[in-house]
Amino acid sequence: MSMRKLGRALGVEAMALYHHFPNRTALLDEVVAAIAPEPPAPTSDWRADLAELSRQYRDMVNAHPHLLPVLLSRPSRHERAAATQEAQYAALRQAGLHGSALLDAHRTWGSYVIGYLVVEQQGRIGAHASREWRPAVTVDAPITAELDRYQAARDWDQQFDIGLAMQFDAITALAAGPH
Amino acid sequence: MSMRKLGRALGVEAMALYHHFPNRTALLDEVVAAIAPEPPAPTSDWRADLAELSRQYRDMVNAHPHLLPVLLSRPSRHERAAATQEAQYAALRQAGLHGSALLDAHRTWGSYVIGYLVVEQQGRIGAHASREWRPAVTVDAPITAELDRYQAARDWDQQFDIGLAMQFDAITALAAGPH
DNA sequence: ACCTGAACACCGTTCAAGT
DNA sequence: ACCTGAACACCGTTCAAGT
Repeated sequence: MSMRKLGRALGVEAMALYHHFPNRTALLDEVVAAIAPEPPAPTSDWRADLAELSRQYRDMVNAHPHLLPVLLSRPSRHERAAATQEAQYAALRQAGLHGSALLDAHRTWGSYVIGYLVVEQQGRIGAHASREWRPAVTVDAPITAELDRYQAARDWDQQFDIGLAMQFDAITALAAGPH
Repeated sequence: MSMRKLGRALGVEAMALYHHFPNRTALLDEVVAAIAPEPPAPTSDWRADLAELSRQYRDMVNAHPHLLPVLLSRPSRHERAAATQEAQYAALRQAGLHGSALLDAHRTWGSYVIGYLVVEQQGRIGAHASREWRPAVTVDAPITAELDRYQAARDWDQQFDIGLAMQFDAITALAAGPH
């Protein structure tokens, strides 16, 4: 996305965009706000709620992968982002967490989700783009070589859910631990 | 970093760089290879080993935050990256994991580390840069409001280790679970 | 109030020309 | 073998000028 290309695509032929948005960053923030989904209504099952919030976020990124750099560069400040964050906190409270422990869980879960999306996009473009650069011989990496036949065992959806379940298990342990 | 600025900084006055590197991407890959630390020798404590590998990676990024986008955009293919990955796998094998379960653990741990680094850089620049954009009133976000006084309870090092411990606990549970 | 066009200060990359 | 300089096709942003 570039201001000039967007102008051209809109027929508006140039950078009249600056009469509607102060700059490129502000325009992209509005785009992010426009595509952000509304958080789902909470149920009594915090795992299901947080899983759904995770899935929503991942679906948004996979629907608009070009926006990932924008999402990574700064926290979203729009109205729905605040509601979504509140819903995430509500799920963790339902899990029995409070105060600093709740924030620990939130940040750890959030880091996993963001990191997974980065790795997923990296993998999706690296897969069908560059077959060129295979590593050399990779001598003395026996475990890497042995694991090669398991590398394709999971698809992206499965892998995301497996890591998510691991986060939820860790959160359960945190809630059951020293309160 | 731009090719023109780098040329200027080297005194070489222009883009003679293309006689040494095919393009900007290749040059940055060499920089990444040059600053990548050697993986530490394994001990008998897989948690300590994987924690050290995590810490090394995080230290590298915090020493060179401008390289994070490069690291996120494609997997590193240099010699030391292969050795580091092998060391990561070795630690997880020491934890009692094999095959697909080992890869599940590796990808989940890796996603957490990468996501944390993204959030950390986002926070480090957002903190001392933009005081300007505070959210509006944020009505009906009671949990968010209540958690506000806990937001600064952890520093970046502590927070990273807490999430790392959660990953390790989830890995332990995975290794103890259905083999 | 909205759009245009030229301008400024940048990019990565190519390529003929110099030494 | 290595570097230069001009050129090409881009950027984001500003600003005076038009309607």
